[in-house]
Amino acid sequence: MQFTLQHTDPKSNARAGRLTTDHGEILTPIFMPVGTAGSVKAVHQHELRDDIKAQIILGNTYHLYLRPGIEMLEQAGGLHKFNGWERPMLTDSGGFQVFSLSGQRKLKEEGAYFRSHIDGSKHLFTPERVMDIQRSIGADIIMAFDECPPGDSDYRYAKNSMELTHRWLDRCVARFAETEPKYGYEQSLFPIVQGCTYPDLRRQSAEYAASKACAGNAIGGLAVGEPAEKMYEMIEVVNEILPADKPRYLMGVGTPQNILEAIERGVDMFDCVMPTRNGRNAMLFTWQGTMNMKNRKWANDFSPLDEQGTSYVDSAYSKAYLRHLFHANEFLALQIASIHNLAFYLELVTRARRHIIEGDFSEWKASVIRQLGERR
RNA sequence: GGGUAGUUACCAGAGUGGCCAAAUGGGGCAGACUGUAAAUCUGCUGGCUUACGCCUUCGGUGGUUCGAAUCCAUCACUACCCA
Repeated sequence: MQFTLQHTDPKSNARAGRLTTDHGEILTPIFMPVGTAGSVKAVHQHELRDDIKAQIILGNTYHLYLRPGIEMLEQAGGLHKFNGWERPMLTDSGGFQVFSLSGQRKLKEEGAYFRSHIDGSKHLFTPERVMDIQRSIGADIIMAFDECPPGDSDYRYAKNSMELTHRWLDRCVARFAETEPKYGYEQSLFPIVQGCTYPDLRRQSAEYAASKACAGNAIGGLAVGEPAEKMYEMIEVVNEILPADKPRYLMGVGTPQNILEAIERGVDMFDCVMPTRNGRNAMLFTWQGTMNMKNRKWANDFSPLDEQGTSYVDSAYSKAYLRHLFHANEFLALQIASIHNLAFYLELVTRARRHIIEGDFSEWKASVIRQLGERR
């Protein structure tokens, strides 16, 4: 994998770059739609590619390991072959599931013991195992196995957790180095910076991650309950240390506002379930803010879904129609909303990139944030 | 014409003397959602009130009772069965 910085904003830390993988190029900053179980929920690969213009999508180690299982994915020839997405993919390590499914897991030095949310069966994820699984899934970018502590963790917990994540990182890097890709194309490992909302821990973790000299670095453990300002502060602290010539991936973030603030602070890659999940729950993101498409006020509004939208669905369907589909519990509602939101997110980062290159990113960002604040 | 069952809030439907402004669904109204256990979850849904509380409701009318959605009488209507 190769990363080329093309432009750096003179007035901020925003950057525009190009990431080259064996499955194609990714222009940064980029938003990566989340396809947890091998599918971006309610969206066809065809729509992802041609309408939404997704350049890379995510999969999840935890979910794919439980179902369909590693053996099946190997038989298929890897996830790319299995789901028909020929562009780059990234898999999360399952570290976040260890956090979000915390009711049924136990952390030990060797790894995380957990119970399947599907059938309650017991499993163990070790850093080595997670590397092996991600070799079998075959994503272009794979993530280190980390612990993602809650946003309100105290210092002691945060420190211990970070140190565990670092020891696990050593093991991930070692296992990654001694194994080979299974399907003939390159895979890259990204370490994950932790440290909650404590600047000294974040610095320490960023230095540790950077010392591994991986192809890119990720910032984890943010947008997990802490105030947005804390998150921005942590991004600043971390990005001072993470190497500028490598991509920086802010995991699980976020709102359009979050993404613009993070781009301004030097982040290159994002993923978030928000456009798809909130879309399925009738929330549409637009340049004017969000709309709840179930609300009565759209009942007789036959204007296009989003006059400023770039997706096919934005002009093909009206607000009243989408409201009707949500009320009638029609599958098409989920599809239209997901496509619209993902197209909006991709357009957001595409424009951000353009403005970075043109040199007026900060002014543009400020005006967009102003508009987003006003609810439609 | 005879018989039987029934009539409860927007709909369906529980409740059959006080704990009932009335269960539960659905519908409706609004909100939440950030590396997806999420087409999920939460709140509200007679009126007035921030709340306490007060007022008006269970087909109509009249009655019994300290007290009625619940018991009695009668009228109206609905469904099914028999002619």
